[in-house]
Amino acid sequence: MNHLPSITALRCLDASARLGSFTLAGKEMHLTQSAVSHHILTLERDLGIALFIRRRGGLELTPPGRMYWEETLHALLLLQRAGHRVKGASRQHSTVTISVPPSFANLWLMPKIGLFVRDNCDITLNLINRQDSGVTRYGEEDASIELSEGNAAGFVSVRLLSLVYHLYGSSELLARLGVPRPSAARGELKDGTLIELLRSAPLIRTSMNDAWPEWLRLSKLDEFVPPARLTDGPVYAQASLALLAVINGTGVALLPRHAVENHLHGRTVVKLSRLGWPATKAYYLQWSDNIPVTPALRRFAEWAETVAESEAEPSA
Amino acid sequence: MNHLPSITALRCLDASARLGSFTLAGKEMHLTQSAVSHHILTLERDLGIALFIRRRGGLELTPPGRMYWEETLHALLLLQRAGHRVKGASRQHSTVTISVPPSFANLWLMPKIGLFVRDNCDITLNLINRQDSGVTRYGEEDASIELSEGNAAGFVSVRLLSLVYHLYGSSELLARLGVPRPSAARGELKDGTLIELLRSAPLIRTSMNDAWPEWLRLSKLDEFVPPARLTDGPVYAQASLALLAVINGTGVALLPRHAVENHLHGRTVVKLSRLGWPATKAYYLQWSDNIPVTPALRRFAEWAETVAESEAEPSA
DNA sequence: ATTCATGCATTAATTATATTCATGCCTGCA
DNA sequence: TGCAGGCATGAATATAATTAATGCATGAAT
Repeated sequence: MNHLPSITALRCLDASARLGSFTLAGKEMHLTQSAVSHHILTLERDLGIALFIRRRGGLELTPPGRMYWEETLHALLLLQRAGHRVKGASRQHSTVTISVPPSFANLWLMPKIGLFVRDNCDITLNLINRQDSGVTRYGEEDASIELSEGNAAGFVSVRLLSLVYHLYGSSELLARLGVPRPSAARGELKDGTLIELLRSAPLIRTSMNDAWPEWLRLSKLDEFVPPARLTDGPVYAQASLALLAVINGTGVALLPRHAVENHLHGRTVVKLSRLGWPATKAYYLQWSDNIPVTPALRRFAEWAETVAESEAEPSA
Repeated sequence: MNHLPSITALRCLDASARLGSFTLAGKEMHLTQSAVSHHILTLERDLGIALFIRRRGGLELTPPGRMYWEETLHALLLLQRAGHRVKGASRQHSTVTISVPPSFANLWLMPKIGLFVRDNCDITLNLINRQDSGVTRYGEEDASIELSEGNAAGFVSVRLLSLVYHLYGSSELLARLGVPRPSAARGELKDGTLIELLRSAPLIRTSMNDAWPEWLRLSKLDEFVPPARLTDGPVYAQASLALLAVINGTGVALLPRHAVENHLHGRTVVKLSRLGWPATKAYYLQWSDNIPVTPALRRFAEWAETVAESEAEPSA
């Protein structure tokens, strides 16, 4: 029984294997890439085998590495379950129901929710998809996630995601208009070409949060853009639809970062200006404050807040 | 997956549960009682339950404590197995055969061997019982444990247990002879009663290592005991038989500590004098040095040496 | 070709954690 | 009583984990 690996090292292994990157694993565990690297290297040294093959653009598990990962993960889950059992003797199985706008669910919540489910196997999580435009009716849900200004009277609010709108366009569109694609380094077009673009390309709007007037004023470009352009052109009900329009080269749009994140690396979508408009609205998890908070909701809220905070750091 | 217990804490739990004592658990793990106590207390604090009921003369697992112990132990064994699998891909299953005197096996080796088997599940350990008086013939065994002076030419020797002979008798015998039992604190009889005892009670001898002459000389009592007494009386081939004779009140005997250890706490057997005779012979693990050492033997020898060292400390 | 950005490795420095030391407290026992 | 054995406690210390500051390699962009 001597010389068993440390729990932290095994959690690093799990995170690295799942995320394919020490850097990301470190972020998930609130550690630095260096710490994860150390842990994996000591594991590899102790075991006498290589767990990962380091490749450009991602790690790959070696066959024995994968085997070791699977078996140790099993053990970790066992430990976790053992802990839950003794603690949960009192804490009975419970349910929490959250109503979520589909766009937020797709782009923010779903990629992260797996860990919550895994770490809280005594909670049944019930997500209700709700149209962004829908009216909030507190019915079956314990809480809802909404795009609002927060601090609504009679509600408790936890901010999950602040929105900063940037200007995005597709590579294809730029090529069609003969505009040189901005370098990843500079991250924006020259002022002249930017103005020209705003006069020629359709300005895609979203119905629930039209960022154009504010953004133009902030970037001191409003005088160059005829007001009529802000009322013409397509309008989409959801950010995800606007994104599709951008990808298809329909025009340029102002979108929050999380909506385009997945498409930035592939360079199908490009940021056209460094200037962002921080919206007053943000996504909040909120619930009525005259109904007692269930333990399950409290745990979900605490988890969501933690995740939100840890995600906000890198941008700071 | 947050806040999993540390591996060390779980090993402390296992050892404490098995041995029923933080002190003994500490010894097994080469830690102090304090460290074990700290670990168990943190576990209990984190889990929010009591794992043990502290009683005089031993710990007792609470029902949830037992459940948690069993489940986490399962996880630990899984981790261990995972480690062995990846390492053991190269290291094939192997066998080591050791010939052992029964007395040593019963009193020293068997109580400790369980941990070796558990921690080296890729080794098949083959123990051969050999009469103490038997001649060592290197046949099927890889190594043998013998009572010798060590450093035999042509052999590699690892000292496992030094012998110090003390005088023991049974409470019953003392009562029969009207001698007051020595207090556990003093641990010896007064000189006068001791001499009287040595003149009246049979002096039990062992055939393979008669300690009487040396012990009497060392304790300066030889002049009080008629030489004839050293040749009369029963002789036993093994320490364990001599011990039985002592327990039955047949007489008093000089025995090494490990032979009587199990009976000291129950006070059926009592140490009668502080003076001990350190025998020149000791139990050695030894093997011929002109045959290459198999990896399995090397691991057994290292384990045995470690255990022997850790056991020797308390007496230092 | 050169420069930059990204991701992992490495070493020393720092911080956190584990462990011990020196106690105290309790209980059974002579 | 006084002693011995066993656990708890809190401060001191040793050990291990983590970071910070780099370096090195590899693609991508200019």
